[in-house]
Amino acid sequence: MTDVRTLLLDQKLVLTPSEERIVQILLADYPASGLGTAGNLAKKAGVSDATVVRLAVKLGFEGFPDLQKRLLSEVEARLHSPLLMMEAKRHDGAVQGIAEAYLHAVSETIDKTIGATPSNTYDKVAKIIMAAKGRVGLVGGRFSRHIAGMLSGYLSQFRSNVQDIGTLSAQSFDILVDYGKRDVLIAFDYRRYQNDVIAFASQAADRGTSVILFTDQWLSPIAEHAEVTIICPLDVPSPYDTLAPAVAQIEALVAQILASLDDATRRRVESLEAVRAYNAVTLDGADNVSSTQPGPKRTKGTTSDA
Amino acid sequence: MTDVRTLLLDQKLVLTPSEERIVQILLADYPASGLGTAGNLAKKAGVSDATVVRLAVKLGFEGFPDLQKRLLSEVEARLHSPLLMMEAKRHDGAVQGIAEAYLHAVSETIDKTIGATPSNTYDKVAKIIMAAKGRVGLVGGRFSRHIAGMLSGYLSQFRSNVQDIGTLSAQSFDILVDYGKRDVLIAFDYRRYQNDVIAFASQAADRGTSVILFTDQWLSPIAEHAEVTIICPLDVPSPYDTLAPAVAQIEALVAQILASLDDATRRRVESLEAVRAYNAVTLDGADNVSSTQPGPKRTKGTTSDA
DNA sequence: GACAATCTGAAAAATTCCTTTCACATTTTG
DNA sequence: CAAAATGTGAAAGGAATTTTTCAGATTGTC
Repeated sequence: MTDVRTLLLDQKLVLTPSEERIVQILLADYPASGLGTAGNLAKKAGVSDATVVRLAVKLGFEGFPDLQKRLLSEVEARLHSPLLMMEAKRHDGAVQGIAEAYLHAVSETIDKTIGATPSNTYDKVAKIIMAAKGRVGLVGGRFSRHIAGMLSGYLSQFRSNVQDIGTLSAQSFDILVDYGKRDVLIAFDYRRYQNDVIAFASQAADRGTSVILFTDQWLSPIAEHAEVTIICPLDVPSPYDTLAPAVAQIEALVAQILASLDDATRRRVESLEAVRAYNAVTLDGADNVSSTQPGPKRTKGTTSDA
Repeated sequence: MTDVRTLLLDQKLVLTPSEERIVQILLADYPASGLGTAGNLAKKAGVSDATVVRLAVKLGFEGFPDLQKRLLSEVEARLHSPLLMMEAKRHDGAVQGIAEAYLHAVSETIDKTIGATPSNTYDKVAKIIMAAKGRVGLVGGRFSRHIAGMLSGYLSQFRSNVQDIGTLSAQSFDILVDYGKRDVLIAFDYRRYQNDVIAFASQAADRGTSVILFTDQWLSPIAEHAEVTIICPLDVPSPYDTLAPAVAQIEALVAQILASLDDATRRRVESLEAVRAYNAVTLDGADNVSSTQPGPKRTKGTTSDA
């Protein structure tokens, strides 16, 4: 008996946009999010109840209760897993430092992240970004704007018209006049969701701009307007949530884009890299102000390691 | 919140014979047997539906669905267990996309990171930062400056005189006149190590400023001048290295600092958070069945979006 | 630009599920 | 051994959920 997760991740499965949203929610908190009512799941995914039922049927079930039954039996199986018995013991294990424990938690979160987003999502986003005829804008909240900045740095190597909007101010909204159907807005919004970011993204969406959203499992309100939502399950034992998985996600996206570049663009990236290698420190340190120490490995002209 | 199992095992609870049968079934396969319908559970226990409902009420719930909701959130908590995540990870390991493989690699890198830095290092850095009488400056390279920005955002919540130096330009070096023995400079430098960052940090060190360096395993030349170096082992199969572990490290540092705050500072942070909560979006999470994590805190008087 | 095909949500309809009621059985108490 | 109290299931009633239908919207195609 194949498990539902496998069904959901099946490449051959052709899903409508609304259905994909449901799948994403389902995977983001699998399988718990499918154990409530169909209506509940629909609400979280921002679609109608009917669509949830249709998805269940499409996956080969009699209806939603049928799918749920299967989900339930999986839960049962997993709760009986021998691993779980070990877990209780592990809890009072070695006393780690605060920082170590934190890093552990982050690592686990990234593992969860892997299961939380269908693999073709990155591909889809990569295509949207590279195919956009207009501009690609990036916004983020108090902390996540730094991630927007990083992604913007990467993207501007691959295409032109990348605009890092930075900290939102009243004037920032003027930028919106330039946004329309040909443009793409990449928004980062993790809790506490920020009103200004939400307003900005919503207005862009209203103007026909495709919105790509990076958010956590509780979903920013922007998800309503987003064409694609990339979810990061955050539950780290800290007053502040971790953004490391989000960074990993944008880097994964970059890796995806890199893999799909045509030759011309790849050459562009390579020549950019060559310029950088020239300006960076070299092993023999001829131009290195105050250090004669061993530096990084010298690389000539290739981008392979950077 | 007491878990249902505890309620069921409560000695003070006086149960009728039929009720005991239900409890037995429930505990025998806890909590899965309670996740179906009330009628289903009744059948398994060999009692009527009505008796199941009465038990739920007797236990202090509104009705059966109420009990089930609680059960569901317990399941979710258990399914989030790290060990089970590992298991799930192995499961769908077969066909991975580029993005998935990348995330895997990042996760492993973070695991390595844990061993790469002695546990007291974070503590030491935390003390240096919080004890500095002068200013705390942050610099970084092309991409790592975003990490500097994030850390700067965190730090300015804990102390004053935090200066995010941002992109280095010729003028940036003027800032150095203000740096001396009472100050701290936090530098981020991952390969390709940037000459400007190296020069800046070196000169600050020459002026007596304590330099804290975040770098990769090949060590930026700044390491020579740094008082403390925090290393991140980077070897991800991508033309670009990952910065996610670096983000995790600064967050771990923040966690360390948070743990060592005195009451006055902690109150400062809390009131900052309160202000934010007020300005953040409010969501209605009341009927969210499958999440044990609270969503954003509800605050009155704010509108949800603009 | 028009047509067909598909997608989607709102609302109605059908079904399932939960709860209450009530009559009967069982146990407890005087 | 009554008589009261409690426990129980069947069935009816009510509530909630799932499913279907239908019309509007969108997308893709010629």
